[in-house]
Amino acid sequence: MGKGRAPCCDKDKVKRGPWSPQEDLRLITFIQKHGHENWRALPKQARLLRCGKSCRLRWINYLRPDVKRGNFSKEEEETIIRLHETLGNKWSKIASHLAGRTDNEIKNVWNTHLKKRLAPKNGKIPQNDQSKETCMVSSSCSSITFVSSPCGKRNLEVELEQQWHEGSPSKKPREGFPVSDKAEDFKTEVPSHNSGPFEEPKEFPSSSISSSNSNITNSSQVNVPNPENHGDSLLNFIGVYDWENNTSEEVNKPEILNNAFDIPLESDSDFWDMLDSLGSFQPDEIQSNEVEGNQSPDFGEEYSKENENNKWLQYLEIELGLEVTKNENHNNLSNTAAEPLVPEMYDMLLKP
DNA sequence: AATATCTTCAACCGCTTATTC
DNA sequence: GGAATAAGCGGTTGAAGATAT
Repeated sequence: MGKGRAPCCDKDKVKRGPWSPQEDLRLITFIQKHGHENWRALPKQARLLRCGKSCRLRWINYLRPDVKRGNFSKEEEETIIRLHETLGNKWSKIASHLAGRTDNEIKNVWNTHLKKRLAPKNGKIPQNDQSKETCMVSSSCSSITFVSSPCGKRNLEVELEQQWHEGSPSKKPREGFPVSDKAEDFKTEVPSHNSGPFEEPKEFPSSSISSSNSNITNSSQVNVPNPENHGDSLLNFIGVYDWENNTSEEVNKPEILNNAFDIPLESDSDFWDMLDSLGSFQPDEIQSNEVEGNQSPDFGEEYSKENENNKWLQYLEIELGLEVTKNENHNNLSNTAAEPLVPEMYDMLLKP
C-alpha cells in the first residue's frame, strides 16, 4: 500500500465512543481557559484520551455554550427546508443561519424528519443531493428567489448571505443571531462577571481565523454568549444559566456545565488530579503518566493554586449538597444551581 | 412479557480545503 | 510551487431507545 494519508491519531491510543461527563468537563474547562487553537494538541494538553477531531466535534456539537438543544421549531424546520432547496446538503451553511444549531443536528433532522415529510408532497425524495449540483430551485421562500446555475453556487451563497442580511425581516434569521461566519460577528462583549479567572485566555493569541462552521469561532470566542441571545438558551459558561430554558429534551449534554460555576482553571495537573479523584470515578483510563512532564501546558500561573482549589471545592460542596446554605454569597452561584444539578450527572461522576 | 423492527442521533471516517513552511 | 499539516465538512454507522407484533 502507498503511504496514504497519515492517520490523525493513533486509534489504539485514543478512546472512542460516547463521551463521559468527566471528559466533557475536561474539555470544556480546558477550552474555557485556553481556547482551542490547536485541536490536535488539545487532547494531550487537556489530558484527554481522545483524538483532536473527536474533541472538536464534541465541542462544536454539544459543549459549546451556544448550542441549542431540543426539538426544532416549525420556523426552524421551514428555514432548513428553504435553505436546503437552495444550498443542498451544505449543512454547515444551513447551520450558520440557524441559531445554535449544528450542521450535524440539522443533517440528522433533515434525514430523519424533513426529507420524509417532504417526500409525500413532492411524490419523490426531496432534491437532496441533486440540489447541490443543480441548484435549480423554485424556492418556496417568497421573498428570496434564486436563479442559479450549476456554476453559480458561489454567487448563490453570496446572494443568500446578502439577502439574509438585507432581506425582509421576516426572513431574517433569529433575532440577534449572527448570520455571518465571521468570528467578529459572533464575538460579544464579555460580561463583566467574566473578569478574573475567566478573562479571555491570554496565553493564546486570539486567532484571527474564523471558522465557517456554525458560527464556531476560534479560541477567542470561547465565551461566546451573545447577550441578545440569552433568551434563546444560549448559554454562558460563566454567566447565569437560564434554567427556564433548560429542556428535558437535552440529551447527553452535561448540564452541570451549563450551570454557572467557576471552574478553577488550572495551570497544572493538580486540578485534573482533583477532578479525577472526585468521588471514585476513574478518569476514563486516562493515565496521568500519559502526558507526564508535559501535561501542564505552559500557560503560566495566573491564580493561586490554593484559590483555585478552594473555589472548586466550594463549588462542588454546594453542588453536591454538602454545604447547602453556608454562604449567602453563593446565592448567585446557587441560584443558578437552585435546581440541583442533574442528579444523574453526579451519579455518573461519583460512581465508578 | 419477550422479541423484532424501526427511529433517532452522537460519533466516526475519510475526503476536501485551507494554511503553513 | 509543492509538500506537510490541520481544520472543516458531509456521508455513514451503530448503539440505544421507542414502538410494533
